[in-house]
Amino acid sequence: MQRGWLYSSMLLADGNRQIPSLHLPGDLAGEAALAWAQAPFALTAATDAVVHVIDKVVFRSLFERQPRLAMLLHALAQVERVALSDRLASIGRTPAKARVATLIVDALRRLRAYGGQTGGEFSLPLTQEESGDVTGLTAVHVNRMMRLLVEDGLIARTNGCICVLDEDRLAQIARPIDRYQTIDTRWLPPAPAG
Amino acid sequence: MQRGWLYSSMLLADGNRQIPSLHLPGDLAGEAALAWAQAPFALTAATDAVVHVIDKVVFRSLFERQPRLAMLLHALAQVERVALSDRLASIGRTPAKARVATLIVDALRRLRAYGGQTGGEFSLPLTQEESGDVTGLTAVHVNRMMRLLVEDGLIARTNGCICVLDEDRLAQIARPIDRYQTIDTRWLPPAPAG
DNA sequence: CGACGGCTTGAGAATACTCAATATCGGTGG
DNA sequence: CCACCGATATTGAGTATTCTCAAGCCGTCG
Repeated sequence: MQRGWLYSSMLLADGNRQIPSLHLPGDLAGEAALAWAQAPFALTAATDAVVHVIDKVVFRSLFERQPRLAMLLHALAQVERVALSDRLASIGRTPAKARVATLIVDALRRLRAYGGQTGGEFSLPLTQEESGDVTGLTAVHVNRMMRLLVEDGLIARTNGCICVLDEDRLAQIARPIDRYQTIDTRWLPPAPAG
Repeated sequence: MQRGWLYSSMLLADGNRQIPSLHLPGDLAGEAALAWAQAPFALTAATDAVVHVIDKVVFRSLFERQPRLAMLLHALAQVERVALSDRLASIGRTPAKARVATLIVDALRRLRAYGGQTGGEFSLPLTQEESGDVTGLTAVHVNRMMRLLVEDGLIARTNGCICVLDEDRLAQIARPIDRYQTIDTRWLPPAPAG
């Protein structure tokens, strides 16, 4: 996708909803649909968005003609698996304040990674209900946690925009996972010239 | 892997642990390590286990020479992504009793899928501490929830073995996720003869 | 202006956690 | 064979976190 925010979501029988992942510009969204005839998640646009649609058949020819690209694609899937596991740890093993902090730091850093973002201020186009579905909290509790983060001087808020004031401290609250995330491509064949 | 139980785990800075996935016979474990020089998770054997080790370089030649297999591998990665998302929904949006029920039903059904399991009785070789790290609960609370499931007549326990007495009702408590999980392989090229 | 959706705040209830004591089990050494 | 040990399991009591319900607020859109 190229611009805007999407998210995938799944509905539980009791009406609860979980948002397993946010899709920001530069991401490949909805790839999980590859393996199923019916998409396993709903995809929702949180803002106006510009996406590029890829047909399943394109994947097939990519695997047949571009093995190196296919490998990279597969490696990317592993990266996303680890990202999902991180989120799992966040929801399963950290308190509410940390989860909200995680949501904010993650979004900021991913916006930066794509290149469009430089400072600490960005628009978070999710309702608190949606933020709760990401973090496994209720909207009310998301609200309270954000207020705490503001009171701590870690972030500032003005209608939908979030300004991260102390990213280090926020990140420290957010995700205390130790990991050495060096991407390893040495097992891949050399890139073609050019 | 061929026999036994493994699990991957990640350690948080505060000493907490999360187990993002269990690996049962027939699974491909540790594939997430493909993209990193240092494995993102620890892999622990919960029982004696027999595994077959695959070198990263083998993946490379597989992608170059067996595009169809590579596609299936990639599709499998998507299946696991959905499985992780399901677990996320379980931890983020269901109460403790449901999470423990999910752990049990999931394990049983996966053991069946590989072919080795037929009845409702199986050995759960995890301590309650480990079960808690899977479900995002404390060991003490896992214990209480299991007792509730026993009192409800859904399972029976005898030192490490679990007998599922009413799988339908257990599954209903466990995972109220509606999904049509039809595997779609129509976008793949036809299988080679034989 | 009024209606609506989302945000904010408070109070009380439910869920899950912590701490602590006891029980059980498998193994180990006398 | 028996006593002991460490690790795990079980149970209780009190606490903390998060949820639910409810009310009021705020900005937007008609």
